[in-house]
Amino acid sequence: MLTAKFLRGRRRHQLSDEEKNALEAAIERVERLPARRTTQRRGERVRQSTLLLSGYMCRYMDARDGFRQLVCYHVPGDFLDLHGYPLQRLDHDVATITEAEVAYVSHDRITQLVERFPHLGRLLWFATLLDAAMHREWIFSVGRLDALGRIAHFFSETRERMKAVDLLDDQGWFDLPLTQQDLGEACGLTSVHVNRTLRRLRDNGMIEIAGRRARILNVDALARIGEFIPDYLYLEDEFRTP
Amino acid sequence: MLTAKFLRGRRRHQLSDEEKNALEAAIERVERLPARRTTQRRGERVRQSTLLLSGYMCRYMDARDGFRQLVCYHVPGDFLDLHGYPLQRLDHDVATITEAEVAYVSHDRITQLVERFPHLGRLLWFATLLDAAMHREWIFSVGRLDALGRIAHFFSETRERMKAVDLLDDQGWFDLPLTQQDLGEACGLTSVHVNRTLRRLRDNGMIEIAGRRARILNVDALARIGEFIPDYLYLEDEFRTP
DNA sequence: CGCGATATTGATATAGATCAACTAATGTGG
DNA sequence: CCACATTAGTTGATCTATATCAATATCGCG
Repeated sequence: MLTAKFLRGRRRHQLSDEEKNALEAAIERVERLPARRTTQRRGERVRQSTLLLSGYMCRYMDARDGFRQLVCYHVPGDFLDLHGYPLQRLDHDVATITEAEVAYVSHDRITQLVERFPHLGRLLWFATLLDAAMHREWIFSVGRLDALGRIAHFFSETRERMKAVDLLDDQGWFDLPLTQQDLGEACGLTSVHVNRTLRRLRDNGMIEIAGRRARILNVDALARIGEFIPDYLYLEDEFRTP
Repeated sequence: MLTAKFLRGRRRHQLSDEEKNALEAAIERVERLPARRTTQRRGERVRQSTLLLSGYMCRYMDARDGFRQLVCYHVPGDFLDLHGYPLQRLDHDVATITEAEVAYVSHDRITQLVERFPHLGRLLWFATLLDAAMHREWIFSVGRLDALGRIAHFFSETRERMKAVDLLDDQGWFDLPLTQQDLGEACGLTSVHVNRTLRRLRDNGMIEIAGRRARILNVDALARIGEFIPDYLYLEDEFRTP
């Protein structure tokens, strides 16, 4: 099931098998994208939505001075431009970070799905609002936390999101193929400062980084530093009746 | 029509009169709220959504150190917790800034509306994604712009949003009942620095502030300082056929 | 009129940026 | 598989925007 990761952590229990199959069947094609490639530009008309199957992607906005700010990054299972369905065009660019595998669903198909299964429509709506909730949390992080807090928040959130799509191994390791530059663009910091901040977190035994993987050694302490309260990911709702 | 301001700037042309009337009829009651009152707490179950009719409201998150970060502020016409409909609970607090007049629509009614008029459902979905688009723009603003840019961005956006709901007078004045403290909480700055930054903008002839009103004297120059590109408000779509 | 909230201004401190090397890793073509 | 090129990471020195602290001025309201 290409949509399995998407449905994890997104109230899948609320869907009937018929709805799940209809969603899966809406996928039109799968494609492999190279790393570091901008796939959509701000302002472009969007006629299909992209489900990320493997790899990391991001959405960003350019500043006049040549720097850019990530507004969201995406892990497998994210429907990264589903908001383009109601919005019809995007207000930001979309790019791969690593090589990525994606699946496309045309907007026409989504319209059919939503009209036939209003309930599934509400789940898709919910999925786009998860992104909005993450945006809010980022505003908080970038607006109110210092460098240590922002990076701690980033790691806490990423671990939680990877766990939700079953991409944590039994030692707690997860892929983190971002450069320190990328991290800086996400957190509103320079790569130099990211470097120093990461070292502090490593020296304090908070995190471990090796190759392009990372793990958090003290989940609670890191969450405290990053003021990370995971309710905004709406994960526990998985276990609640509708 | 209580929903008139809401529909302005939200692709109202895509709605039939029947749909507009159904939306208007869904409003259950109107209430007046005092200034500076928190109306909803993070984590609370939401069973109705709030349409702001007059006044300013905001959504915010508290940091451990006692400071708070606004994640969004709302002008009349905003459906400020419509995202609570798919999400079922909120991940932030909601408060009035000024005295405010609000109208409520229960979630049950929204479900009825959406199932009867899928098209109206898509418009409501669109409305929640406008907030997400504003969130992204704020991440950009707070993450990449300096104090002058952030305040300039804030004023540019506010003017544009007030204009969209017809709350600019013919001299360009609009209500701006925020304290410098509020502005700081929105932009991730201290009130002291907001004060100095506002003075720079005033001294440069960019903005004028009097009483609890403001106007922008040089719209283009201010937009340049704030790197404000209004496409993310999706206003011009008003004039486009669906 | 007087009091609390808000705005203003100045002096000083500091987190993070900037600039500038240098080192380590990763990748690539022969 | 090595040699070299490129990219990413590391470290130090200095600079600057903004925070912090503190005092005063002004506004709006009962």
